[in-house]
Amino acid sequence: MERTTRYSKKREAILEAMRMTKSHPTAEWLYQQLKPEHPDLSLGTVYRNLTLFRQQGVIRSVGVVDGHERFDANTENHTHFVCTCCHSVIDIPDIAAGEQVEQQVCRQYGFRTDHHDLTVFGTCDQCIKKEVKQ
Amino acid sequence: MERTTRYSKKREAILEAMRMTKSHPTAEWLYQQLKPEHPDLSLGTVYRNLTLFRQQGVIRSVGVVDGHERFDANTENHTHFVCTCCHSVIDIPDIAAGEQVEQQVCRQYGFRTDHHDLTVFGTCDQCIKKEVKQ
DNA sequence: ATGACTGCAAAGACTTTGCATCTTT
DNA sequence: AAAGATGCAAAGTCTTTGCAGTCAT
Repeated sequence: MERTTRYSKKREAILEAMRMTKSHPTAEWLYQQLKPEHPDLSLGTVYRNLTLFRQQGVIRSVGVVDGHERFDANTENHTHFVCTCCHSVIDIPDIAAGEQVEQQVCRQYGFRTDHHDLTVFGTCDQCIKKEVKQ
Repeated sequence: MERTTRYSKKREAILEAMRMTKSHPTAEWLYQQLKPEHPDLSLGTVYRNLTLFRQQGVIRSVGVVDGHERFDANTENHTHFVCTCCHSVIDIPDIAAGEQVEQQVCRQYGFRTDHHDLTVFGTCDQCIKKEVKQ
């Protein structure tokens, strides 16, 4: 028997918050963000809904940065920059890995591909500025 | 004052095990692997040395897969395939993101880049076979 | 002898989960 | 009324850390 999904105000709010931000939030960030409007929200609910959204393919995990899982409501293949200093995750829309990558993996290895992530690590402009000030 | 590094038999063994395998191991895997030869090894030592190796740039983290951080002794930029079914991490040596990616991020965004990761997610051939058997 | 390295176990940190209650259909 | 969703808090996992003893230099 298939499990059905019902409407919930909190779920809607969590997804909306995901779609409003470009910060690639953590569960904790969403929780803090929504708390004023939903004082009785619990962190467990945020986690449960993020898991649901990911299973539905509505959001995607960008990976774990500094111990916190980061999520993205933009599920199209695009590149991220991760600042290893302040741990911000920034979209790099102009640069892509190329669509042929997945096809090539299919052909050469016989794997079934789902998606791919290109992530560039380094130091963002703001953190570079801070270095100079010290 | 700079902290100096001394020789240690366990450390050598951990690094050797890292370099011997292509499995992109977890700390736990290394611990289990080395336990027969080093019965008094502790998991904490494995974690401490992995952290040291990463700081030294001798190894690199491939990211967290299914809750476990995966490490790679090959620190050159190369592509990985992650099976979302069995969680194996497989090198894809023939396919690369292209070296110009980092340069482009530097120029367009003013970020300082360190390295980049291209990861393809999907189902590996062995897991595809298992699906058929069911 | 000094300071680094380790084992052990406790502590930390993020995430998941059980259960009673509330909400949606 | 039935079944999903939530709050709360406890439990679970992976990882880090404090401390005393051991080892390298």
